[in-house]
Amino acid sequence: MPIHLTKPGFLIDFGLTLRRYMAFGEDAANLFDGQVFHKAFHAEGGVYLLRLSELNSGIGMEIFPATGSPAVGAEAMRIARQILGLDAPLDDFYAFACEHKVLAPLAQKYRGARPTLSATPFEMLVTSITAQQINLQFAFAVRSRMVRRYGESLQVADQFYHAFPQPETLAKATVAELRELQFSTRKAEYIITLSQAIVGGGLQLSALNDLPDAEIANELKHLRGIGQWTVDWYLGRYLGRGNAIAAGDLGVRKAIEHYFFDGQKQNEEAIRALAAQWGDFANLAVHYLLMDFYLPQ
DNA sequence: AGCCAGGCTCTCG
DNA sequence: CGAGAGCATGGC
Repeated sequence: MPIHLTKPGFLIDFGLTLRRYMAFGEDAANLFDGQVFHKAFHAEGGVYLLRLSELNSGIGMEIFPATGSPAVGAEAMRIARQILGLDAPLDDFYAFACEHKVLAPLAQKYRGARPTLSATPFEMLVTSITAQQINLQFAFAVRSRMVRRYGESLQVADQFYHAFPQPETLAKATVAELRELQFSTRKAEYIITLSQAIVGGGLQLSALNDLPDAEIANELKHLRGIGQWTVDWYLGRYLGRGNAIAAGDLGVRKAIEHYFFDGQKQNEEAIRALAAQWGDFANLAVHYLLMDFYLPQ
């Protein structure tokens, strides 16, 4: 018996919102086949499966195995809100974009596309680290290998699902093991030391959630392997901060050069200056620009 | 073979 | 600080 996550009339295009999870190859921790989304997750010391699908009356959520635990239900709900970007101010963004020469047509074309957010801060950071300086197709493939190798699994209806690995598990991994999955030595070190920092108690990522951007950046940049680019995506794609923009990102830069500078090369400062005009809609604006530039309908 | 792919660290002036 | 070199790995 699915739980309804949205009321009838709630603005969301399920397929467009989740398309990112199948656009660069498989994401083993976030499975989407075009119709149904599956994600295994940890809660109450166990592993459960979240299933999202579109019903006539809204988006439906189911949890396997069935449980009456309020804590598990609450965690599933939290993750679903992240994955579907339910808290993004889409209506406000459209009101803002409707007079904009570039954004208005995109807002119309991809109406209902919500910015999917990462389920947990750890998954976000590890995902970003894996994607540094390599093409996304390869990044997805390597990361999926890691998920299958280290992520706890559960079986539902004849199928196995892997949760994103926990820091406790990756803290015990070795550089040599990760190298076998085609991580570079550097990235293997980053992931292991990040995991150890969390397990050791020195780093409480969720404690950063309500801090100002600059303080979060300050904390995260102390960690090896985490620079401005990774922080920007963390603010944008985990915390969903409206003003966030990864101005140094190659994809963002190319998309913005294409739509706003006639394809002329721009530096990071120019990108940041342009996005500053969008204020708290920069994150959504970039989301729509990237969608049209890299994943056109 | 050589360049590119949604960077980061370290060094040096 | 800010620029620049070096690093690492697979795909084309």
